[in-house]
Amino acid sequence: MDNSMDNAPQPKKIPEPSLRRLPLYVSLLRELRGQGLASVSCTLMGERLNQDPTQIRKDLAATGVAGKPRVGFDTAELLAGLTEFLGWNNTSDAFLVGAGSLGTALLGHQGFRDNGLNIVAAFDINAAKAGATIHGRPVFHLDKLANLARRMGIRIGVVTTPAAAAQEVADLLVASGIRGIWNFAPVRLQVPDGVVCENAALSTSLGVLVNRLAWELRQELQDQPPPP
Amino acid sequence: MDNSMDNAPQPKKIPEPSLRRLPLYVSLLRELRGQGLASVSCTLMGERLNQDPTQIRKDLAATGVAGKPRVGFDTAELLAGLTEFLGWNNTSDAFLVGAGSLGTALLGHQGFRDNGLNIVAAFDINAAKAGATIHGRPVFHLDKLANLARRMGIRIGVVTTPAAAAQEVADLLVASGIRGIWNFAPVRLQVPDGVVCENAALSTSLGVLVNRLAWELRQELQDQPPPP
DNA sequence: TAGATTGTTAATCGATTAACAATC
DNA sequence: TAGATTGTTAATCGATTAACAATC
Repeated sequence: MDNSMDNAPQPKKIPEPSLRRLPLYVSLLRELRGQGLASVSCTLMGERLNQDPTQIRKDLAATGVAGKPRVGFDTAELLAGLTEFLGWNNTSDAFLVGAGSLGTALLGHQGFRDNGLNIVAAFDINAAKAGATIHGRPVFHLDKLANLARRMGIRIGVVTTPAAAAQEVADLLVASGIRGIWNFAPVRLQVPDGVVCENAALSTSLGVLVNRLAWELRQELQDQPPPP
Repeated sequence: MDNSMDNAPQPKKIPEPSLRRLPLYVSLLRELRGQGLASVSCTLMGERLNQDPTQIRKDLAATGVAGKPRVGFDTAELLAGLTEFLGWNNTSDAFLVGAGSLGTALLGHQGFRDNGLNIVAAFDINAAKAGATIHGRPVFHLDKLANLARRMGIRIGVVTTPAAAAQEVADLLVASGIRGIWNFAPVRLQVPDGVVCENAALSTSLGVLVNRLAWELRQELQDQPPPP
C-alpha cells in the first residue's frame, strides 16, 4: 500500500519554509550571474541576503543540487537547478476568476511568465464584463469556465473574487479539472486531496505590516519620555 | 537600560504565525456577523476554517480579547478587537514607488483601505511617467519623494520596483522618514532597527504553488501505472 | 598540505497540539 | 448542577542553529 519508498528518485518533499526562500535565491543568483560570477558559496549568499549560511546550505540540499567543497556551487548550474525545482522552466496556462481591480491588476503583470504562470483568460460572474478584453486577454462569463478549462487542459486557477464567492469558485475550478489554485481571497479554501491551494491574500501581508509598524511606533513613544 | 518590563500594558509581541492568521479570522467574523450571530466559539470558527480550535484560542488570546466560558466571544467585540489589533481602524497614507504593471495594479485596488492602507501617490524613476495620474493618484518623479514624504508625514512605502532597484529605493524611503515598507520585489531589503519591512513577493507564493502542483502531478504519474 | 566549503548529524528553539483546570 | 467553552500549562513536533566530519 505504502509506496513512498519506491524505486523512482522522487525528490523529497521540501519543508515549506525552505521552499519559500528559494525564489529569493533565484533572484540573487540571477544578479550574481549577471555580474559574471562563475561560482557562489553559501557564505557569499548569506552575506548578501543577511542570512545564516547553514540555512541556505540546507535549503539547497533539499533541492538536490550538489556543490563542490571549497569551491561552492556553479552559479549557472545552481540557478538552473532551482528554477527547475520551482517549476519555472516551462509555463503553465492558467485561468483567472474575478475580473475586479485586483484581477485586472494581475492580468496586466507580465512578470508571472518568468515564474511559470501564463494567465490566458479571465472569467467573471458579471455578464456585463464578458466579451471585453483586459490587457489582451479575453473575459468570459463564469458559465464558460468548465467547458473551456477541460478543452484547453487548464490546470491552474487564480482566484481574485470577493471572499464570499471564493469557495464556490474554488469548487467550480476543481470540478473543471483544475489542480492548483492561487487564492487571493482572505479565506481558507477547502480543496480535495491532490489539489494544491496557495494563499496569496494581500490583506494578510498588510496586516502584518500595519501591526508591526504600530508596535514599533508605540514602543518608541514609550521610550521617548525618559522617567523624571 | 532594559525597560521591557515597564508599567504600560503594552500588548506582548504576537508570534508571526499567529499574526498571519488573524486577517483570516477577521474575514470569517465579518461573514458571521453578517449572518447575525451574536457570539462565536473557537469550536465554530475551527469548523468553518478547518483548523484546530486550540490554535485559534491561542491566537485570540495573544490579541488580548477575552471570551466567556461556555458562551464564546461576542462577535462584534471580537471583530473590533482584531481590527484594532491589526491596526485597521484608521488608515495610514502611503507612497508607492515603481509605477509599472504591478504598481499600477495595486493603485487600482480599493480594498487596501479596509486594511489600514491608503496609497495617495506614486513615484517612478522614469521621468516620462511623472505628471500622469493612475486611478486618480498623481505620479511624481522619484526626486520629489523625500520632500513630499516629510511634508506629509508619510510613514508607509510600497515598493513595486524591479529587484535590482529595490534596495536603493528602500534606502531612500528610510532616509525620507518612512517607518514601514511593503516590499513586492523578490529581495530581502536591509532596513535599520525600528523600520518594519514586510515582504509580499508574489513570485514566492507562485513558486510554492507551481512546485507543489508539480509534485502532486508527479506523484500521480508514479501511482498510476501499477507494477506488472 | 592547509583551509575553505560542503554535507550531515546533534542541540536548541519555538510553534503546534494535547491535556486539564477554571468558569459561567 | 451539568456541560460546553475559555484560558493555561505540559508534551510533541518541526525548523533553525550549532557542531563536526568529509572533501577537493
